[in-house]
Amino acid sequence: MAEKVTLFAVAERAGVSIATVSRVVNGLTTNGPTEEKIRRAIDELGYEPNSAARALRVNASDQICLALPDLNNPVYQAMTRGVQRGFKLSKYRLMLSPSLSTTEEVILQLKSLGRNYADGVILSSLVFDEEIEKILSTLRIPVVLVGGAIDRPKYDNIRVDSERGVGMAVDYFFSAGRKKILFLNGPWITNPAKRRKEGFLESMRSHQIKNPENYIANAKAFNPKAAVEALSGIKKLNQFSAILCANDLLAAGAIKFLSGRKIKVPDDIAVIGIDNTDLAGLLTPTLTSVDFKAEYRGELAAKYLLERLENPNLPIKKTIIEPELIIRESA
Amino acid sequence: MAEKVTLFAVAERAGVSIATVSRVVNGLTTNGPTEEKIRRAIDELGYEPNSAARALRVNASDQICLALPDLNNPVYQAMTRGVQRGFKLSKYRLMLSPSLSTTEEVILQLKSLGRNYADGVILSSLVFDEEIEKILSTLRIPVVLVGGAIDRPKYDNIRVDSERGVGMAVDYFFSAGRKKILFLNGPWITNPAKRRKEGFLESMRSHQIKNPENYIANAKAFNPKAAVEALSGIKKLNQFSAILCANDLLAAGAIKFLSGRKIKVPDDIAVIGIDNTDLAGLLTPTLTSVDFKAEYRGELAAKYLLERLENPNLPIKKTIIEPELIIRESA
DNA sequence: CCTCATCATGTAAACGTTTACATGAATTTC
DNA sequence: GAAATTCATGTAAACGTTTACATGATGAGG
Repeated sequence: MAEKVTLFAVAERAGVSIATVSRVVNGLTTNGPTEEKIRRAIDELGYEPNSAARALRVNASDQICLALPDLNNPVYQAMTRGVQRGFKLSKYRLMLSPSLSTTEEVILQLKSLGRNYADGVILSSLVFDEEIEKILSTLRIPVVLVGGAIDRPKYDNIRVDSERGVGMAVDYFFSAGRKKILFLNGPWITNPAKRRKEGFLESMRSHQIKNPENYIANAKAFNPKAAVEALSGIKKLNQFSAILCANDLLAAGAIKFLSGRKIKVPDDIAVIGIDNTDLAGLLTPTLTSVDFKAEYRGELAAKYLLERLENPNLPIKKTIIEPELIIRESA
Repeated sequence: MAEKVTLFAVAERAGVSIATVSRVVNGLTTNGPTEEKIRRAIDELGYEPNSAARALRVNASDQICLALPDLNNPVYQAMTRGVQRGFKLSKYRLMLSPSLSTTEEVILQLKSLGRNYADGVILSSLVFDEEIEKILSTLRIPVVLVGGAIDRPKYDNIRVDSERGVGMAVDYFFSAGRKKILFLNGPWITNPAKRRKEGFLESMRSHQIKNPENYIANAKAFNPKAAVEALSGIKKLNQFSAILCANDLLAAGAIKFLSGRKIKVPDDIAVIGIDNTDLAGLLTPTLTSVDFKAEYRGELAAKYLLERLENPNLPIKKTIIEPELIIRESA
């Protein structure tokens, strides 16, 4: 382990003051003949500025925090990639919060942001209540919300038109003459689940279906196994001609389950997923899915945050992503 | 935005010195009656310690850096989850480096670690040369290597017995009477590709196959599309009775490609993947795959790093993960 | 040639903690 | 009951930067 080299060491070696070195490092001074000396000293000593000292002095960490529910879900993996890409060329480092499923976890995470180790945060939470809202308002760093359920007028915001997306899928089923649609939803507490459910009910009603709430099943989690479990519990599965799944993982589970029961997809039952993750093209049959453009949302969130960090007085930006139905074999 | 609250504010409010407050915050003092006062002041003011100041003073950032090649690859997603889990209960925050594919990117990332924004690093690199080795040796923070190609005696190290894993797959094919095996490898520059190739050659030779190097195809990337491209270029595909893929994504592409050509998997051609990612159970047919336990490796890497941070003088730990062949339908 | 502006550089304070050391009160010990 | 010990608290320095201000050199303008 080499001993640590600070501005002092460089200054001494170059025969100047630390202030001058600092200015050269930050490009605040035009090149006197000194600059050359200093640069050489920096190279020879292998000087690297100390982030903590800088952070303390200028009150900026050059880090941003990405707070997500769950890295098991490919949709958040995609979002993470987008965010990563969005920050790639910036000076900011990316912190990954641990998975935040419950309100308590979100709160804890947000509170810890008060320690100013991050200059901004991108928050995508499954839950969103007054308590979280309250903590958000005490944060002294910019926040970009992605997929916040309710309209939050105070924060840059990237939402998805869940209702519309679900509606597109339902419409597509109907246009193919499939009217007996089962909606396989995720855990009902989460915001996406609520929104998607609303979308489903509304859309079904618009097609003159009575009591659409009878055609909803809830999986215990957003994963294939939970889908299989949920579907196993349904008595008269063959009354349905289509299944809309709240997520591609559920759809993957559904397809597995159906083919295990010798039910043909899409001939007997068509299946549509949501999120259009990488998975969709790899399943058999390939999965028709509603694309909510997670990666793009991540990238856009990064862009919004960068812009706000650049200029905190910008007007609040809100974007609603238009979903797109990507048609493949399963429906 | 609330004004910032420091130790001074708390101290003033509680009528004590900042040193006392600091000690209470860090639990260095048994509860006098003062503690109560201080805790109340902290609560009322909503004090949170400033990470940068602390980091500067104690020369520790409470952050660790995870440096990975590519978040598109499910194997690194799994590893990330493992690392996340491993650090969940610790005080450390997790930084995610941008994707590091080339040597230059790795070097740049490692250099930037000299700014001590991280107390340790978990590095999993596709490439590993002297230059990287040199920079590693100048780092003043502990490093855990996961999947470093060559033995690096100086660093905690979690490797996988690639050769053995590939051998298991080959053996399994042979035991099923499939001797005409194609190895669909990834980009040849990367370390995993080299190791897996070696394993394939060696294993094939042990089964008395001459010139096994003739049975290797290289995909341009570790993804399904590249697999399809590579397989399209092979003239007499039906001479083979089995395909071993260097990665589950390649296997997914292979299965798609084969079923597109009406070649039955596994009846006509059996397929085995590597990594046993979440994907494996969702494909049709489900994918037999060599499990290299990526998530576990991530978790173990976190554990090793934590232990070393705790006690820097520990002897170097090396672990070689035993692969396991998870048999499903595709072979 | 004097004045004034310009500019690179140096001086020193500040950012918010932690911690070695000093102090004095409370408690123990003989 | 005096001496010794323990322990909570306070004082102040230090961590490595950035930056407002002062200083002195240089060049321009009259």
